[in-house]
Amino acid sequence: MEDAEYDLAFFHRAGFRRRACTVCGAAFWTLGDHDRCQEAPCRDYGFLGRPGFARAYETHAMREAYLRYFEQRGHARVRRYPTVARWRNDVFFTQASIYDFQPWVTSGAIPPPANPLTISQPVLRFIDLEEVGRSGRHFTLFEMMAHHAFNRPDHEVYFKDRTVELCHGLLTEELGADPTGITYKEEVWEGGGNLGPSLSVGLLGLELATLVFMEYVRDGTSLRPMPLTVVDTGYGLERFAWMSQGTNTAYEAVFGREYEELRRTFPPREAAILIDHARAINFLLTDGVVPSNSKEGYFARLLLRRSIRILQRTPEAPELSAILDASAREIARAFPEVGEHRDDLHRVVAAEAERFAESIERARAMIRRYDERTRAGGGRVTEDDLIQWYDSLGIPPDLAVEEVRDPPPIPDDFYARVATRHESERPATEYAEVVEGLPDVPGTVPATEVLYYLDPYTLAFEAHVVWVGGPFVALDRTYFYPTGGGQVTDTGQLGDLAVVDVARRGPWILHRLERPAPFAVGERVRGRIDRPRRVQLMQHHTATHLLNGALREVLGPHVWQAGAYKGPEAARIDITHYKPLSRDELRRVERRVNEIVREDRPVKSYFEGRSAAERRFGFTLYQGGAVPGKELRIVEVEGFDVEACGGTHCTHTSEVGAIAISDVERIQDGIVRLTYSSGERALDLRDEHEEILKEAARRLGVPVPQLPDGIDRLLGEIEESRQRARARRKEDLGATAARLLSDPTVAETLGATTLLTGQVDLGRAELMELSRLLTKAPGRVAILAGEEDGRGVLFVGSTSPQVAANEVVRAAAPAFDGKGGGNPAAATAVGEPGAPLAHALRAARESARRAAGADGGAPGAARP
RNA sequence: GGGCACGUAGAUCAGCGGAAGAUCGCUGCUUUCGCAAAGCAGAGGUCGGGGGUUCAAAUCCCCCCGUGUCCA
Repeated sequence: MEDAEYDLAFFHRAGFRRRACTVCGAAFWTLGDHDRCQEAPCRDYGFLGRPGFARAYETHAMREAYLRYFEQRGHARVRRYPTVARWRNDVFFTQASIYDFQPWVTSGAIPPPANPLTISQPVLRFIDLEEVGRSGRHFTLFEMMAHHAFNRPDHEVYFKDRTVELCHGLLTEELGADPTGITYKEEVWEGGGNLGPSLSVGLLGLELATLVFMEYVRDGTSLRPMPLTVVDTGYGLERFAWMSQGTNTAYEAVFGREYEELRRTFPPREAAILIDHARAINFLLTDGVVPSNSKEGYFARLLLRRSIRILQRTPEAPELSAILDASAREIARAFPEVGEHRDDLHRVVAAEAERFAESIERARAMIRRYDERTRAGGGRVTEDDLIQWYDSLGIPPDLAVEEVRDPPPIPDDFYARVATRHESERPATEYAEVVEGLPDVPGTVPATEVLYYLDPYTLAFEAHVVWVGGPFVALDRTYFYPTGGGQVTDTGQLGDLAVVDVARRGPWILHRLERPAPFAVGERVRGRIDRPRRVQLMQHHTATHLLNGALREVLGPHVWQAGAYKGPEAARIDITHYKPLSRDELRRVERRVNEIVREDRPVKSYFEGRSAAERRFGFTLYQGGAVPGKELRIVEVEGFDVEACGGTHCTHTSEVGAIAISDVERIQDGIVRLTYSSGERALDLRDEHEEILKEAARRLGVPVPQLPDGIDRLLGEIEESRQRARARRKEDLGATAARLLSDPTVAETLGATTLLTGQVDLGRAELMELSRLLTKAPGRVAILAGEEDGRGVLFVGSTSPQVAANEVVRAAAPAFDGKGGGNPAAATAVGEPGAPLAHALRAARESARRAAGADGGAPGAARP
């Protein structure tokens, strides 16, 4: 970044001077005579006990003061976005206020909700987890207050100069900070391929804000100006409150009473962790995160389990739910949606606590057994075992050692060593939104007027061609619905050609035809949309909203849509939920949703200003993810469900026909997927199922109602015949054994050992069983020959201490080119096809004889 | 999304290349007026599924499926 980037007229106007920090070396601007920037670690905190602002603000008052300041200066106040960034696939959480507007607003695709705007956005930073409670200033969730401006070439709102002026005004005029105490340190900000200059605002050792000016696109080694420049500021609400109060730590300033309350039972660090985590958990769960083992759910689990652990090792600790409630009550003063669904939140938390307890109990039992075994084997539990257990069983080391008689010390760098186990993992693949083979459209082409929003029933229309690129056609207006929001594309015809795909590309909707379009720009064409397909898609889409509503009703408001697909054949909705659906819950959902269908409620689709809509309906609007833009398209099922959605919908619930849920599965921890059909497809599905039932009943020869009993009977019969077959096999083997024993050439006694030699028509597994029958008594050796897959099999079983079966087999195997082995009690060899099995049998017998006789077999027992 | 661990009798688990085991539960017998209990006997296993390596796989390798857990 060149120095000129920071050389602002405001600085000169107000009398700032540019200096270099003698500690970190960075350049900064100040009205004072500092030789170093006013941020830690370049200087110590100077506000502890001596607040840097004119008066003390508690959190809510500080937020309000900030937002009001910017409102009074032409900014529109925008409500917070969810803390879970469902609209992005590159991150889980909203980590800065600008995340709310990426990528669509910052790329220029969609206008911001207001311009300029001000917001206080709760954001999550798990990177600081270990610092919480330790540093005195870190939080897992904090509020980033911001003012943003989005400048287009044709519409400049404000940029660097005004931004710094506003910031300086806030600190000095509004909050009464000493103007000479503030430093603006020059930095370079870079992220997501963009970069620009930034100023870090320091006061009395605390970095209060960062003012970022997104200005360039990195293009290889050179920089290109962005078409849209962005003022991206971030003011830490917690730090402002802290600065105003000058308390020892930020936690006291931010959490006030709740923190004090916890301090009565807990040491400072644990109290801070508990209240910090409670706040984050409240936001996460309110925004639809269900604790699970992956993705965003894992972080909710992490916070919950950390909190539970602290409570568990503290006698007389309060209930987690009480801490969460206290936190929620406080948050709700500014964000009323948090704490609205207390009971449901408690159920989610209770389910997680139970799972954690089960996990720990399982792990404890496993460790106890392992410890006993290890000690019995002369070994002992090692540090690596502790790490392994934490990683794979989730049991913290301090709990693990409780089960070990002679435990190793817990390494100081325990968690670092866990981390190194994960170092070699491949990073998660970040995939960009695929704009699959869509052509670039020149910016001069007029935007497409989207008509399906207004009227989903018009399926034939006329429009003018505004652009043609190969098979792609853009029209001035269209009723074709492009793939989006989980709803698949419409198909149909444009002129005489089939439309095979429709996609949104910036402000245009592109129709892809079966072959290159023969149209000229300006030509008038007729569009016709495939009616049955569209109708089915509409039914499925509306059905999805109804189902979502019914699921929230039946299961609780923790249910959020975590993904959806509406195709012509079937539709799916993935919901956040902490346990499998019971059969009863499923039945209630299906009943309820069909009840809504029958009630024929109006489904209204309309545009409404974002703020007004949020005020009226709350955050659950964003089931499909947050949608930027000044106006939201609202799809409202009267008195039942309201969502921001761009899809095509029926106008009355009865048009959905019926909804048949065909499958429910847990697709991952914390996510349940329902597959269903509506309208014609639901009827088809019912028919298909009925046909299957009838056919099954016909094959079984029973009426449909008796199918379950019939199947039970059948299964019983199968089991019975299996048992019979097994018994017969046993009998057969018994008979064979008896036959062998009655054959005088088979048995041969050498002292305490009796050799039983015989050839039978049995395979390997049967030879083994036969051998068992023959060698029940001690001192027996069975030497059996059989055949399997055209190869000779030799099996030797021995209960004689003199005769080792594996030795016998080893001696005999070469006689039929066999390979094999075993142990002294049992051994097998298989020969080459056609090799002389009889030789092997003889060789085995000779070997066994020598072994049995060698140990002073009774004289005269051996025969030639 | 990735790493690791796990999947064996109804339950909890052992076995980790050579003849599928333990404990509890279950059934029967003995003992008892009966119960509890004890003793004896017995039933109960496609060792998650599919491929492969091997003379031989619950055991080793690969691919699925399921579960748990850690990490992003």
